[in-house]
Amino acid sequence: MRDPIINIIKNAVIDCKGKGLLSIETIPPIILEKPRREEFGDFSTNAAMLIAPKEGKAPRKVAEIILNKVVDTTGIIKKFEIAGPGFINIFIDEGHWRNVLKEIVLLNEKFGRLTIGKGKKIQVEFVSANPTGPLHIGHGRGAAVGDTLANILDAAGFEVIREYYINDRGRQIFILGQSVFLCYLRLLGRNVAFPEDFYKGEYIKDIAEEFLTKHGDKYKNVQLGFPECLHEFIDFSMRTILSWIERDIKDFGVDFDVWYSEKTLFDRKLVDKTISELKSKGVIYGNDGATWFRTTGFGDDKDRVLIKNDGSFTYFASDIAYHREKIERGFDTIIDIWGADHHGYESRIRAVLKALGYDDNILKIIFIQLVSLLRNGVPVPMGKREGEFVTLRQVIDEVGRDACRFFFLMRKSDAHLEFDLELAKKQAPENPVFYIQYAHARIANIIKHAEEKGMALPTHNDIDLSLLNQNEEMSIIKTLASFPDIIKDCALSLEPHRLTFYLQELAAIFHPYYNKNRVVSNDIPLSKARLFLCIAVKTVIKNGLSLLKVSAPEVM
RNA sequence: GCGCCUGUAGCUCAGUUGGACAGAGCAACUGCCUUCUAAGCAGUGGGUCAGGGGUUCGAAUCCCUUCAGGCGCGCCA
Repeated sequence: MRDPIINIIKNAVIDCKGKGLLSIETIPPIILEKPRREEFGDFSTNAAMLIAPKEGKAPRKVAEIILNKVVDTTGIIKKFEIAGPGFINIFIDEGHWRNVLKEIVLLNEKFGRLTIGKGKKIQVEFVSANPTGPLHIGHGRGAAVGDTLANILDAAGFEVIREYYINDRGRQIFILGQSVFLCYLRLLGRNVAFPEDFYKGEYIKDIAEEFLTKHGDKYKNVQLGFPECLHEFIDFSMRTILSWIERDIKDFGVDFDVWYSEKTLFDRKLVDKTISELKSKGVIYGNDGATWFRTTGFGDDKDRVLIKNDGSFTYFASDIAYHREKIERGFDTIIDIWGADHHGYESRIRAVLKALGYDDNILKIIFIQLVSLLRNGVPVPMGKREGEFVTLRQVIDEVGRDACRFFFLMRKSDAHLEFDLELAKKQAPENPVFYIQYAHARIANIIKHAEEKGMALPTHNDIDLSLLNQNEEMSIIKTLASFPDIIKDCALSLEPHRLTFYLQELAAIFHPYYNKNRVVSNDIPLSKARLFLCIAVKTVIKNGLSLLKVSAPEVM
């Protein structure tokens, strides 16, 4: 609906220019916005105010000149008004608004699907937690944001790949294997010391016990240090943890297209290849026995090590190969979702892309701020000691997947999030998940009631939508009609949280409407019209929730 | 010290990318069920948009600066 209106305004301006009524050289982009207040119409534009200074005329006068030449080619505009300092307010014909309901019911689950991303490939890489421990709630937030964003981009027409990067080699994995190994020996009664930087969580013991069950005590008397069997421990531990991660991810409703192994980058010599490519560009140098990448030449604070002086590679070395791979795979946009504590990493990754000759705008990074859990208004302690953190699993088990996903999306991702466990569990309207789902279930019940009374469900030809003439009804219709715009905004700004706000708003106008008006009554035509409205509301709630992967119950 | 993020109602946060008198949900008070789900609704109070300066016809939004909080500044991830 927006674009045709923009064109009408634009054509009027062009016409004015052609007739010498306006002398501007270039026409500013015409921006339509939805005014905050209803009396200002359905859309408004500040075009006249932008043009006015260049014309040396008053904005309202310019608006008048433009409106004199405006031709409504769509036939959906009721009137134009000049208001305030020079806004042009646009009022859409109500009949046209009502027809949106037919579109919604007709398109059903496809309402809200767009084509703006058509032909473009986007990769969203998220979670990517090291397989050295179970997923915690911070990962959960990243998963909710990444997966929902991917769903939204998909709805917007992009081809989306969801990817998890597994750090399945390197020092941390090695320490994991060592930790389990030592724990195994302890279980067998050997008195071994645990170094400071080893993993100590309860889960290490779980893995060690599992190892013991499967493989017995055959390594009971091996030498400490780096015995042959260590590789077996490393492999076993990592596989075990990965299986937990996969299970938690799946139960959280996320389905990755690709699990990308860091190790394969080395197996395929891509790390070496990337480094030699950089070398050929003259941005690599040796110092103190290490190999450095001159990232400062590309906006970073300091240069970074790729190969340590003990010959081992830093994670940064594989990251550059990985990001090079991402681009080589032909994505138009790559989105990395990182914990906010990694923000210092951004400039060095951008440096890589620039050094390799790519436009680093292709990379978008979303930072996920910390989550603090509250129970009865009191923060749940976590992260104090090693191994003492709240896992994603615990939260899913306690509050359920629906509330968990929704709550992670109630704030924009780079803001701290307070997650109230009691609120998330509450089956009451102050819980926004409940409130939205309840609107859906309520409508399902109305439909059921209508059917029980023998009322045939309304169809497109069998309905008089002009009976929906109350303010509340128009405002519901307009909110429903804006759903595709919300999807577009979320997709372009990469901010999925806007969807949760939208759904709360929709539920918040439906409930009062329900309370005030009877849908199914003896007035059959009116009942059908209202039922039709309700079906449209139900459809949009369901479509919105499904992007969040939150269920839309028929009965509550 | 340098860099990034944050600062909006008592609390938790939105704010359409610079627009029209600053919004919502909690919490607090006051009301509403012989009707399709009261698991709901209606009403009331509540603000120096951290402070100061600047740009602009117009600023919570952009620039500078001060203050407060968080994070980062490793041949860790």
